[in-house]
Amino acid sequence: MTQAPLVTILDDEPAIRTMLADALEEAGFRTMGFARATEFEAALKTAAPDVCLVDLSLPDRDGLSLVHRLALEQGATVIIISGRAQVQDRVTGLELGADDYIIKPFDPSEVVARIRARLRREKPATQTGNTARFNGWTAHFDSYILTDETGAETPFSHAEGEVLRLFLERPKRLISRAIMQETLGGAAGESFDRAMDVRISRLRTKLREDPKNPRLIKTIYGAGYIFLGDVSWS
Amino acid sequence: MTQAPLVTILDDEPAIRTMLADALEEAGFRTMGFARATEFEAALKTAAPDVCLVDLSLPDRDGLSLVHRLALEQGATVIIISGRAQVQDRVTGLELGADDYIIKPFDPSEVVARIRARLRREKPATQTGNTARFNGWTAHFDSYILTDETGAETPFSHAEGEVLRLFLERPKRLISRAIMQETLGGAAGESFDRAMDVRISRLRTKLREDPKNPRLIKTIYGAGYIFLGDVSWS
DNA sequence: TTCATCCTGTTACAATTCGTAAGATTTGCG
DNA sequence: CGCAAATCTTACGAATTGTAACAGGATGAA
Repeated sequence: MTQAPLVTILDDEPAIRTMLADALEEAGFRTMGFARATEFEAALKTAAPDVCLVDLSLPDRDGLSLVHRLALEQGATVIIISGRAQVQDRVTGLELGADDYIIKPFDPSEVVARIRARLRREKPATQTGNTARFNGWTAHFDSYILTDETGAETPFSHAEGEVLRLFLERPKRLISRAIMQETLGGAAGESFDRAMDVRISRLRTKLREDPKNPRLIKTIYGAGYIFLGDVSWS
Repeated sequence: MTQAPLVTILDDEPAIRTMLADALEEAGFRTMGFARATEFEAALKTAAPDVCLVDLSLPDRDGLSLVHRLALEQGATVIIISGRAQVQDRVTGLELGADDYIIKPFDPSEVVARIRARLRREKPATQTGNTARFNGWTAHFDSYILTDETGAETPFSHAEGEVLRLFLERPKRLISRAIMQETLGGAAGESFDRAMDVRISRLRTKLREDPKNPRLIKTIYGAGYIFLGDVSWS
């Protein structure tokens, strides 16, 4: 999967195929659509999809047996999309090897989210992006290392990384202390405020902030913090 | 996971906990139930659940931030069970790291089926090969030999191999001490912690890690370890 | 058997992390 | 300018982790 992940769509309704293809391509996936199981199976000989969306009610084949084969032989990630809403349908679909079961009518954005959730597991490495660049710095969240523009390395601890990640995920926006406390797992302890201060102080030191004039982590008195810096994840 | 998979249930309604526990235990899982996030987090220090069921509306904590931390830091399989049925809720839940999102009211048998679908994926991660290459090293698990890029050989023991294999099977993911202890057959002895430390220390020496700045085996204080390195099995 | 060697857990102590306490400093507002 | 609240910094200590040294046990050769 060096390029964008490939998602195949097998559904006999053209409207659904286009709806899914549009949403998926906007989300950065490649797509291939099929109306019949036979066409789909033919394509499988040359293409290797990362995810297969399969409608159960196909004109030329029982969808369930296809799912079974796909999951069993290809080891592919299979998501059933079906109008059959009974619990029993879902259970048997999942037991036959499907990874997920989405009921019609569905929202395309949920389909995208569920596909992403599967691929995240598939590629444990860095699907979501574990490296962020900002203002000459590079933060490697998988190796817990902060790199200078000169290449000099500074390790950062887990607690510091939590704070840094929070900032880098919400740059140039105010982050209230309440949100911070929640994200950092502070168990409603009043004195956790001080712990947060200390974390930020230590992070500032590693980022070589001038205490008199912090350029990256600004304090908003009475409100929270704001991280200035042009962040790009990869 | 030598024994039955462990599923944790975090929900403040006792009726739901029992319903799920009954269905799951009948299906052959071990279960642990919690009403509060704090109790659950405390249990995480000693137990290593294979799947975590989390209700979003918790009395003592916002469930979403908990899900985020679980998925991000523990690398755990997380399934949200929630009454919030809006598409947007589901999408954000999945994007924050949840593997699945089940809406109340639900049927226990579907929960079981969805959990099985997740675990089916987990298992095959165990590669069949017994030789792994990573960052210039080659580990031969059948001959208990570690080979350098220059071809120099270093033997490793059985205990060291267990740790190394655990790392190589889950690269770039956090491995909690609880999981390690379970995998390495540690009999819950408190002092087994030290034994694990020693195993890792010896492994680090053989991998010629710089004690001050380990590249491959990183320690996450209070959480566990993470193995960096691009692994390919054969 | 006897001895040497290796493996591995245990112990003891050093090093690191991180929250807490306490005092210093800054900010907002009269 | 003065005061109170908020925030920063430093120091300390509890908890966690690293590692050297030791000891018991297994293995295998003489």
